[in-house]
Amino acid sequence: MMDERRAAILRAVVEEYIETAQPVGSSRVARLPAVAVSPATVRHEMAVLEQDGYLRQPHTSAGRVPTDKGYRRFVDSLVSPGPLGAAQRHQVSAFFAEAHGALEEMLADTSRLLSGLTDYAALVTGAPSDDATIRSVQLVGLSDRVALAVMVLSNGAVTKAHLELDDDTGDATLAAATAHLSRWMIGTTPLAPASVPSSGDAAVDQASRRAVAVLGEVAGEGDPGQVFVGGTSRMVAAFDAVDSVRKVLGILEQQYVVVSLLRDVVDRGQTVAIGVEHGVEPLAECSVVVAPYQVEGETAGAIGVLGPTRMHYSQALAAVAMVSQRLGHRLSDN
Amino acid sequence: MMDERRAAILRAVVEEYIETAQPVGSSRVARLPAVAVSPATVRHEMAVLEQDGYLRQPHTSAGRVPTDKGYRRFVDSLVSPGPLGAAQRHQVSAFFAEAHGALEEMLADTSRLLSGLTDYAALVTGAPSDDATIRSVQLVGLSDRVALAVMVLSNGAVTKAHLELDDDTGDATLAAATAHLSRWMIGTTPLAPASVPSSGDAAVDQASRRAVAVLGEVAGEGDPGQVFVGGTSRMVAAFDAVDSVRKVLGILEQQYVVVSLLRDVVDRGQTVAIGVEHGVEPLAECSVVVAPYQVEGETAGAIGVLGPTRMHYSQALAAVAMVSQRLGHRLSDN
DNA sequence: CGCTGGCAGTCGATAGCATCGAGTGCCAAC
DNA sequence: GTTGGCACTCGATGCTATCGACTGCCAGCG
Repeated sequence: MMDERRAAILRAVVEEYIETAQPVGSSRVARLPAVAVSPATVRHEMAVLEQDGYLRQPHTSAGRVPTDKGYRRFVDSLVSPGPLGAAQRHQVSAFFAEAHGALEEMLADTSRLLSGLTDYAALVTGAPSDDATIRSVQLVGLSDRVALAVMVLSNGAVTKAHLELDDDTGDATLAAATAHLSRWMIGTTPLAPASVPSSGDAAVDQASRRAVAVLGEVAGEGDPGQVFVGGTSRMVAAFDAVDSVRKVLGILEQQYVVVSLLRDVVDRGQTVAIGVEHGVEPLAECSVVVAPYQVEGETAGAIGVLGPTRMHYSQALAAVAMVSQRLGHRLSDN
Repeated sequence: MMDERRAAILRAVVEEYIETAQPVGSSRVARLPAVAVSPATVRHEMAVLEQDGYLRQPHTSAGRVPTDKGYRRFVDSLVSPGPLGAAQRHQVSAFFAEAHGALEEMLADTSRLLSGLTDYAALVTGAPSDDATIRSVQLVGLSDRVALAVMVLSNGAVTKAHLELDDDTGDATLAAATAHLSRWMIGTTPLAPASVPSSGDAAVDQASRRAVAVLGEVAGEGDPGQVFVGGTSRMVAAFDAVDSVRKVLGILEQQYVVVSLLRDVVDRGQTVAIGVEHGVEPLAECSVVVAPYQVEGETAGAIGVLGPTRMHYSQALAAVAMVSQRLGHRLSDN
């Protein structure tokens, strides 16, 4: 167990370190009104905190620095997300008041907003289209033997895929295939492609089969991985080693990793993942603050910010909470 | 004018500096077989090169470093792009042999390829849809009052835009509007939206007008700016100041800037822009190597790599040339 | 006249050294 | 349990000397 004073000292060290990025000494902590004991006492408590794994000393004769465990305790003890500044609330409101455009654009803009609010990198994932149903399927000829299959889902996502045809296929055949596909696919979900029976026309059947194949390929793999990363340049200012920056950027370039990182954290019901908690080794110096957002009651995706472990957690939590809520609302009444 | 020996010395300094990132001294240059004079003579020549603005000294007792003007001269004197290594040629061939998927995916993958070849950041722009014609227009209902307008262009691009309708609009009305729009818009270009005459049905007209409006908005602004940036993490290794990295990343996040940068360089007929030549101040420490690519004889877009001014120009030129050519071919026979 | 070796001079980088000071752990006293 | 005192550690800072990689200049050589 940890008594109140010790917790206050831990909190003080974390807050101070987040602010200054310098190891925090006992006198600095003792000076705070929230503590009000002598430096010697603080030292004693800090020694205990260190033994318990909440703090560590970069070297003898230096102050203390929080460990990941220390940050964890600090974050868990944050009661309220700490209100966002008025200016930032206003920024969010203004953004959603005039946000427009299609889903993707909206999410990309949201990542910029969130990054601007927090000064860290922002991550926004789109809804996986798993449970959406197909609203429209259409084949459009591009050239003699190439057509484009376009599929519209109920959540507004549009999937397209090229398909090649063996024979010259006229617009009439494509129109017939479109009608044929529409009859069988509309209302089904893209992951379990409906078996489309024969139409009686060989050319139509060929086009249909290929369309189902390529669309299934794209929908099955491409869509769950959509993610918008914004504001990476803001985040690099928080690091001082170029090598750390390289590692982090390398991860952010792998969309798949980012998506599963966000999903894992959300699935575990967490809102903050500190250091190695998320299991992505190159991000050991980073923390992630995430929140899912809900569109019409259903969890549609997640947003998050990625920053150094010494990030402004309460600000980040507040920003993420507010943006996720507003984003969900905005997308719901579309 | 610059005699042969002086040029050889300049080349030697540039090559050595690109390799080592260390100021190059006279003895190092004199040792090279291509020069074969004493260090004293080299010193004399280097002093002249410095006065002419091709080299500079970081401090008195250090070697010489190329200036932007020096790099420029060096690049201009590169006769052939210098053949790509066999392994890399193979990598390119393998990539295009099994590349598949829609245009966007292809371009995104290409940026990864190019970045992997050069170890710098890669930029790939898509074709502006200016001269493409509309192949299909369709309205799909998403909910009572929201529909999605989907437009397919002859180059395979798909544009979508949400539109809100005042009244509950049934599928029948949307189908009518789709047919109406198709009649008037197919074959026209998205930038000069056809004036769609009245259909005689108020609901259809409303949907049609709104669809034209939102599609025009998106097509007019969104598309010319499409760019795929890959491998930013590879490039940061070439810088040692975090602040430089931040500036460069900040630019790469602004797609619009990147697109116009590439287009400007291509329009000027250049293939290399060194330092401030491209006019984007935060990229003063960077050079860009670009090449347009052509699809069916028409310039469709550009690819490029962005690295430090001391980049491996001949490698980069070779990689960019090869990839742009192969990409053009690959997209042509689609 | 151009090239070269020699030479003095510059100046950053490195290392040794003393000092400073922030911060610690421990202990005796309150 | 808290506190002031104290010895101690050790990084940071600053100074000095040395080293060495350069340069520019000049006189001499082919």
